[in-house]
Amino acid sequence: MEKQTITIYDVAREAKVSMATVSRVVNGNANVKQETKEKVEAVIERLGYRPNAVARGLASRRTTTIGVVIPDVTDHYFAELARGIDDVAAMYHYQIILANSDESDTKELQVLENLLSKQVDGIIFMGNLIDDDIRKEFAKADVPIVLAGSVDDVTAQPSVNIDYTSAIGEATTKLLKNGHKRVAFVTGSLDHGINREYKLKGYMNALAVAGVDYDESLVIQGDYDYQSGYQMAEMVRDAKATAAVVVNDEMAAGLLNAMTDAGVKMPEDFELITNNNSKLAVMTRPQMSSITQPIYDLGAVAMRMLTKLMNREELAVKNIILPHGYVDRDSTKQ
Amino acid sequence: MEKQTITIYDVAREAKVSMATVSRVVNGNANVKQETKEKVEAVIERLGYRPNAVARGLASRRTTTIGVVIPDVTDHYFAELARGIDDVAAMYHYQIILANSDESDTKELQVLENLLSKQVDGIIFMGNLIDDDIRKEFAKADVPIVLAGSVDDVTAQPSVNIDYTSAIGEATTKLLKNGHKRVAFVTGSLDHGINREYKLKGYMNALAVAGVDYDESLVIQGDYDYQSGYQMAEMVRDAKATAAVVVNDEMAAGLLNAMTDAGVKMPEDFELITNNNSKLAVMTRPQMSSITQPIYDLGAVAMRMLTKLMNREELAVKNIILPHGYVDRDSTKQ
DNA sequence: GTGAAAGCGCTAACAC
DNA sequence: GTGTTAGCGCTTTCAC
Repeated sequence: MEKQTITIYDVAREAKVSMATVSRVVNGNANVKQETKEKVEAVIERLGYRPNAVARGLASRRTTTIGVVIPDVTDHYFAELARGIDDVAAMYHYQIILANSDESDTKELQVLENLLSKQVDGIIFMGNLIDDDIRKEFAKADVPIVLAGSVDDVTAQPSVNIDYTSAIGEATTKLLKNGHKRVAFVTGSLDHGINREYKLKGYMNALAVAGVDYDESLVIQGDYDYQSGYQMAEMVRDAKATAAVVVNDEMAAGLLNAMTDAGVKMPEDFELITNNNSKLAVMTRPQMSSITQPIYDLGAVAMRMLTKLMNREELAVKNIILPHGYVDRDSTKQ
Repeated sequence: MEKQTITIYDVAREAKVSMATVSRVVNGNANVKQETKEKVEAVIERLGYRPNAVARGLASRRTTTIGVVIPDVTDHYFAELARGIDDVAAMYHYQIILANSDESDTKELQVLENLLSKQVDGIIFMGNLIDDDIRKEFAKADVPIVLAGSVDDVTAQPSVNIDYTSAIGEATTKLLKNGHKRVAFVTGSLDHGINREYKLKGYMNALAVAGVDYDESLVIQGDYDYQSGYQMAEMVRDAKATAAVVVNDEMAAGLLNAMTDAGVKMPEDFELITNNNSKLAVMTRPQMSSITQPIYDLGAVAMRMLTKLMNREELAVKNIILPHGYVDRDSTKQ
């Protein structure tokens, strides 16, 4: 079932014009007489002609495609970010190549290489860990790259984030004010810059302000998933924590369930604040109090930023910080 | 910061060989002397040459890229399916363009058009509703297309699914056997063939076998999300149902929470079985009994099937049915 | 307003 | 084992 592919040349011949004219019509170039335009469009319709994006990309050196590197599609935080990106991309008529990096360094590099070889016009990068290999790849790229929900202090890559330090700090402070002396900080790996340089600092700042000593045993590192959160409950209890700030909703749900399964009453005996306010936060019982992040907007704004960069427009602000908030639910008192 | 792009021609000149030889080295063609090969590789390394996939695609008419149409990345069922696809694709050195269709017909069509114009070598399509417009697009495509977790009786498109009818039937039967006379069937829109032609039939079959009359008011249609499930609780209670089979975990979680929030005891006063056994099923309290589906495998097998099709291999079975199961948890008795 | 022709960077015969 | 040479299907000067 080999279909013969119909090309711009076929259209030109049938419409008795040149390829150049067909190209102009297809690309909405104004310099075509209305009459010619209609004639060409009729032939396109009749023949079922569909421009070959690959040839177009080669000739014009623009693919109207952008690459999106995502650590894991099944992670709701990043999936939501991706939706924001996708919607704005569609608005600007860009298509998206969503590439899973598996949170693995080698895969991330490879995926970036692939994207670049595909001649994408720009890249949005999401990832918890940005190391020198990746930075090198960023530097080699000849297209704009923006980070979404991801930080890197070394390269001053354009980025869109919230103020993680303040957000975590405020949550910690709330718990401290509620009288807790031992507040656990349940985080992803501290190898990840976003945890080490931002979130942990927020936690430590809050302790310092409250005059509470920092105790390393209260900082518990996990894997960002439910299972991991469930298992960490034991460590949280061993550390004699009476409250916790958790950086991710799945881990928080795991911790919460493990606690209540063990007979701990929330919020009476244990208080918890999570970080992403994804729909998971309202699915647990008790529902989880949470820092609120404009996750979808993080993606949308990053994509908008990228369109500007691709048009060589100047950026007013290179590292955008979107506002965050807090919502009280049933895993905290009052 | 315009980088000069370095091409195969530059490599050839520097290595004092022809473009053809460089091409052979890059593509791992055996017909190159070891010595030449090493020389060329050294130059590639030194110059930082990266083959242009667009040019390659145009010249060879193969892009080693496949398109994946997904209704919604933030839907966990499809995200998990996508992971299965992605992993197998990586194994066979195919890259993936993940395209969101938003469950909207127009977007689905447009997305298919885009993918085809990008000259993808194959497509995996996921979607709840396959109508004539889409079938027309399938027919026009000159590359293989396989359906994953999606059905269409009209075209006999290759596909990978489970036996939805039996799965829902078994779940319904279990509830009936537990003594329930009024079992609700909570589903997505019956406009979606997969619900109307498969799942609903399973429900009805089970009723027939048990000699229970079909009551339309017990079939309740929702939106596949938590919110929708939560709201449907009222209709479920109005219909005087004492148990429910739900086609999707998010809706099930919503229904479950709405019930328990209203003081209904589960499983004593109400029993529930959900359909996807995603991680959500163990996050709720009580945990949900569920039909089990090999979701990841559905994707993996579909991708494997596509690789065969792309190699023009014969398929032993065109419409693959993977086995399903059932797991008892706390939303059902015993 | 329209056409001719030169590439874009690569692969794939085909020749040697 | 290696080089030569046509294209792949389109955009884009540059003429007219």
